[in-house]
Amino acid sequence: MIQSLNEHNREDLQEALGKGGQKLTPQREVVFAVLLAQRDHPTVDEVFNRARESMPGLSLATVYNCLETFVGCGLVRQVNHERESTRYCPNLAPHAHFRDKETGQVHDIELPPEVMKSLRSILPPGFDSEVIEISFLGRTKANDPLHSN
Amino acid sequence: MIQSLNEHNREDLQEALGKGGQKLTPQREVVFAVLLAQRDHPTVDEVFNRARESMPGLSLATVYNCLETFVGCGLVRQVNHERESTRYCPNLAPHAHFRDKETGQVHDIELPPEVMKSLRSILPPGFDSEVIEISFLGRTKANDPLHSN
DNA sequence: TTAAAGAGTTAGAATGAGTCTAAACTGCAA
DNA sequence: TTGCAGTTTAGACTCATTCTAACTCTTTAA
Repeated sequence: MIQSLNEHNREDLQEALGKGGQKLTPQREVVFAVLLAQRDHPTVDEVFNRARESMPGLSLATVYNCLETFVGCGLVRQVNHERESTRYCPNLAPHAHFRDKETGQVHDIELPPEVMKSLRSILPPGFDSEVIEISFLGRTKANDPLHSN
Repeated sequence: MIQSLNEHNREDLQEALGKGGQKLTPQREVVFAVLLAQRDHPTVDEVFNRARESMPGLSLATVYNCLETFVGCGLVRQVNHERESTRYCPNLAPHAHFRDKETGQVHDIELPPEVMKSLRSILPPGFDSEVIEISFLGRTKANDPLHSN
């Protein structure tokens, strides 16, 4: 069982929430701690189960609410693959997602600025994009622990 | 009302279905014709409603079945944006999708081979990708009719 | 020409992720 | 201390999709 934030992370959370006009609550703290503790792109259900270990009364609706709030404040990203359950990711650096066909695991893939640039360059004039989502589907041969997040 | 394929398209459909061990049926023909007639990335429901104009007895389940068959035979691609209804696209050339935040419309964006290559190059060793999905979210300023598919 | 088999279609029931609602709770401010 | 705005909660609800079982159609085999 994990589930308490160090000062640094708590301050970050509080600040980001504040900017979005939201408050730091015990539930939000626990949910955020869950996301930071295990960066494996959990589903809402997975977050719920992990968070309940340290806060048994927590409700599923609250987990949905917390995650939505975090997305609104730019603290986490939603990750969708086809129509599977939405997953959540606290990695704010620009990155793509690689989904292992066999294990279902999702891995972050760093996105160098020049690749972002070449992607933006394919948009015809008049197309103005705020968000670019890139996802790979395939297999990972070596189960390289360095890239298992 | 649209809904009959010219010889050429019917032959293509029949051939692709055959390769996947599937047959050409009247329902599949109508559903495929709907996809070709209006390349606006319709949802299953939209396909269903359009197809029923020429085949009133058609059932929703069949539309789901047909589209699944087409995807299996490589005839159409599924397009997912967040958790909205899946949309279908008969454009087989490599392309990304641009979703207009305001209208919800989906536009195809051509993907030059060098961009595909630079994307593949960001995968660390051991990551082997079969499918890459790229989607932009944003606004289209000029409603340029050349790019409205 | 019938019979059996196999594929495809159909309507409606079931599933399940996500959203909504209304009541209860919390913390701060008058 | 009362009020109230924001938050949490349980459970009902929605709706895209999947499942099921019956039915139809076509093909093959006797």
